[in-house]
Amino acid sequence: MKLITREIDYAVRALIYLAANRNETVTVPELVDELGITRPFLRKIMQLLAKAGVIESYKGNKGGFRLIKEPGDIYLIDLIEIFQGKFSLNECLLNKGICPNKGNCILKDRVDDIEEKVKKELEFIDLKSLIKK
Amino acid sequence: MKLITREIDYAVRALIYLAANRNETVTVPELVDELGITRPFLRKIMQLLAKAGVIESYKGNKGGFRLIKEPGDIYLIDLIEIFQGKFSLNECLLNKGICPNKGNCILKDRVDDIEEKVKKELEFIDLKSLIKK
DNA sequence: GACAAATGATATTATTTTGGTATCATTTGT
DNA sequence: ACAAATGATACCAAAATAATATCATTTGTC
Repeated sequence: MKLITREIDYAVRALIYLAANRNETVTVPELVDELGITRPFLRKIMQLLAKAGVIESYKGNKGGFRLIKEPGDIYLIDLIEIFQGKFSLNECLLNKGICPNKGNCILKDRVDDIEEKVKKELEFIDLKSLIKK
Repeated sequence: MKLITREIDYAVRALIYLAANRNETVTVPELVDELGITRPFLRKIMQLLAKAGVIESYKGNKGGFRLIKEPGDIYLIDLIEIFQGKFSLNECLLNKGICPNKGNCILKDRVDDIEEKVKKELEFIDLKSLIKK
């Protein structure tokens, strides 16, 4: 059970690199060299980040990517949700019609509590705080 | 990203039923009727719980399962670890030789913090507290 | 002792999620 | 015109989860 998938980890690393090079557009080939992630996978990741409005893309020759938001305004919870959908530690079986506890499951309540706490932590961690000085 | 897999959910429900019938041995067919889980899957789950020493099994005719531990001594963290292995929210890519951050990754540190807190919560939730009054 | 009813052990299959690749179209600076 | 980039999208591979199947062994009861 992983909080950070490989996609998200790669995304964070790419964003940290973008943050360190905010004055220039950064290309995927450059990121590939820098981060050692395979090109097609990284492209998919960058495309998603661009769609989500975290970065901005420039097409054509001399194109590339650039951070839109301030590193202090990009939160880990957002990155997780871009790649995984709405954050949830508790994909309750009730929804899928499997659990017979019609709406009063103590286990679910307990896990919901934990989920809420984890979410608060993830909402607190921004990209800026992940960058080494 | 699920904290509680279907296996674990089923295990909890089976254990709650065993707790409510501590004087008798409970068979898989009985549990199947009661919980609506498929028989072969439930058998696998019960076998694992027995191996882990949470329940005790009686073979042969009139056999079945019985709780060994007190419901107050069975913790959610243990059940998770029986089915998933050592609890970890942070299966770091470093271990797999993928991440280049040799041992000083801020993201890892942050997630480790969260993992520690979640673990503490899971160590606190026992079976007894999951049983409806 | 035979038999039915249970679990033990283990191998196999199916489904879903995650990780990764490939391809073709479009844009744009030189 | 062309090279170098991204956009969109479809596809494939690997791993984790969920579920099934089978045969062996144990044990209470007639």
